[in-house]
Amino acid sequence: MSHFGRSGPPDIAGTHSLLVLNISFRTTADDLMPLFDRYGKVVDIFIPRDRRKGTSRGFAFVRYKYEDEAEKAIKRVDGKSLDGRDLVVQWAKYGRNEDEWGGGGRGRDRDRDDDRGRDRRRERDYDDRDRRRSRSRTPPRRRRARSDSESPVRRRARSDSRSPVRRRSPSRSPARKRSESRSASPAPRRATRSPSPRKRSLSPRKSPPPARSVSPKRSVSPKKSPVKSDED
DNA sequence: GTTGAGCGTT
Repeated sequence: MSHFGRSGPPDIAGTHSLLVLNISFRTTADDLMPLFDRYGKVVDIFIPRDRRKGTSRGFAFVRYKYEDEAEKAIKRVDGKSLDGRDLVVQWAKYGRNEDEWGGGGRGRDRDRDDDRGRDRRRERDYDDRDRRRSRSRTPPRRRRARSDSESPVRRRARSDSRSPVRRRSPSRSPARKRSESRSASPAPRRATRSPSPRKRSLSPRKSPPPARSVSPKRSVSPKKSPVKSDED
């Protein structure tokens, strides 16, 4: 039967796994069972799903008891239309149990030369499979390292020429000692215990664009003195 | 609620 992540593989002794690709996202093992079961004895069908949401990834693993049957299913089911998509059946490459693959499941007709490096795929994190789409293909996608050429990097070489007020560094303010003094940390002596180790809601930087300057162009107003010429 | 080349679970 099919186990939906409830328990591990029932029996994988001398079983052959087939990879079914191009299946609908809603296709379940139950839908593939009758399809593969009619061509041979299916030991189990497993469909990897996302642990975050639980959605199917779009491919399933069909484990057959005999290789000849599995091979037959490959030629039979492979190319069949299901849910509007053509199923692609092929021999599974990286079995979760490579030990079993050492002597069984080697009846590849077309993929006989698959010794590129399955041993390297041993360690994989869930984070990596998330890039299946991100890293799917990047043919015309190249790094934008050429931007610097057109990048309008305005280097102010005249720091002493013009007034230093023109500094465009809002990130860091020169005169902020007052804040530092007041913002003196209470006591970083948290040796054994942390007051809020799991509290991450507070933003470390709560400094939105504070309206400190009224005129980013010039700090000094040209006309500071009130009108006094009219009055005399 | 999306997606579409690929490779799997207690």
